Amino acid sequence: MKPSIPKGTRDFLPSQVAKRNFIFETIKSVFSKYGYVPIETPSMENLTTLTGKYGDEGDKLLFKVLNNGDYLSKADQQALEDKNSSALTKSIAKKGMRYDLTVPFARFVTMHRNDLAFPFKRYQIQPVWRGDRPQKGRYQEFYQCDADVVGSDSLMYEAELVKIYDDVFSLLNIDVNILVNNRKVLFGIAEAVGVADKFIDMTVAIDKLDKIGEEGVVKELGQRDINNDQSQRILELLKIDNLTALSEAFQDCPEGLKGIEELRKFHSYLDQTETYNNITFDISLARGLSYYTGCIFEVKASNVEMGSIGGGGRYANLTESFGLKDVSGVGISFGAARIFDVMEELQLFPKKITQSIKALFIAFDEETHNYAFKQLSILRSKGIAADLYPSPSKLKKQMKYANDINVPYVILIGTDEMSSGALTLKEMETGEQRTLSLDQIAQLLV
RNA sequence: GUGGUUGUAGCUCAGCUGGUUAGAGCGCUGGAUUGUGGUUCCAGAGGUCGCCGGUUCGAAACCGGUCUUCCACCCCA
Repeated sequence: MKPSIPKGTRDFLPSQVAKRNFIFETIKSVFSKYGYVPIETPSMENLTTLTGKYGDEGDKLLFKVLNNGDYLSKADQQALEDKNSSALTKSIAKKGMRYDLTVPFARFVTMHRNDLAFPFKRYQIQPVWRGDRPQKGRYQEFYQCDADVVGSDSLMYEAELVKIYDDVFSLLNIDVNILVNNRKVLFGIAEAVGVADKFIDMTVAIDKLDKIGEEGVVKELGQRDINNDQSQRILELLKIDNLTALSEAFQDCPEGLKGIEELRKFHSYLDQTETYNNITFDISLARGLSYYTGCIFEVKASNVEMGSIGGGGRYANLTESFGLKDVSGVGISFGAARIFDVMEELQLFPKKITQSIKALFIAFDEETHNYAFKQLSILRSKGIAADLYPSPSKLKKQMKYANDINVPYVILIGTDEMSSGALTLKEMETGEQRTLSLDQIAQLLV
């Protein structure tokens, strides 16, 4: 049979894993610096944990895990007969693959609340699964790197998380624009024009402003039962790009004013420090996931066409559905696969990260091969990553291998080198050769 | 989930309105070069033309189905 992998999934070659780890290590180092600690949760969660958290669209994209055993005999016979898939699903699948890291984290916090010190700051780097139709930069299995803090509603954390974005992307050399908005501001708009009951519909439409333009948004709003007059007023409010003017428009919208107040406070923290990247207030930023309640973030790469490479926000009530009230959380997520694609496109990966060893020994015959193995062991015992070509093959073949694995140095050992102890060290990039003792080589490579 | 698109050597792709033994570049293997890779030259290996079925004397090409890729929508990292 012909081997294949499921749609939207990928294998990773050694060089790709090396690059991905470079991204992960960079992100981890920043998370740690800010005091976040790592946790892990299972790939599968109970469907009761996951359903209803991501909106109707999200529920459709959840991967369900078929029950083990004789699941058909326990299935909902009526649903089976009616060919009602969604009703049947409940009776034959009680587990699902995690869709993001935030909801499982809320479940985790609720279950382990007595073991955690609040505010609790955690990071988590694990794959998630979505039954979405694949496209470029969009997979059914992909890694997310999340940092969240729960147990405090201080806007200091919003500022801190934006600083983390700023640090990570400047370390990775990606120029980004960090967009910020507040859900309460959006609610204020809905309130101000009298469509508070259609809040979600409104956010979905205005989120597309930069994509489909004003006309498109009006059309979209119309399809969602928001009349032309209301739509025009929404567009006018969206043109306001400073908080002072916005607060005047929100005279009678306490929720909207609160959103403005939060943004001000957030900025007052951020203003105490310098940032490398642009941080922009974007009133049309909405974000799809319905659990956000306060500040929301999205990160876009400046120099390349790609969907967002990070997103996050404040969720005041996420643990409530698990029975834990008044625990506010805020978090951010990095889309590792897309960051990978952006860095590949802009050629931002350092060449060094695909180097696995510092030096490769090359021997000319059986006797020197044995001797080289001894020298190799000595070098390794000094903590230097090194290897020996497994047989004294033709030099050309061994050198080609050295070239293929991108090793910076080769150490040539023939009869002369073995008898004198003076080894030939060749630097691959320049081709320059030197005669040195193993000790000298070790010192050079440390 | 809706509409479209793609699939030919390890990779990137040619292959005309259906007609002999399906090609190129790169890569790979060997040689030119018995102590030197990344350059050059020569030779060679490698293909159930995504898969299943249909039309036809004859299918890589036409038709249907299916899987996959990418694109738009939906949504999102």
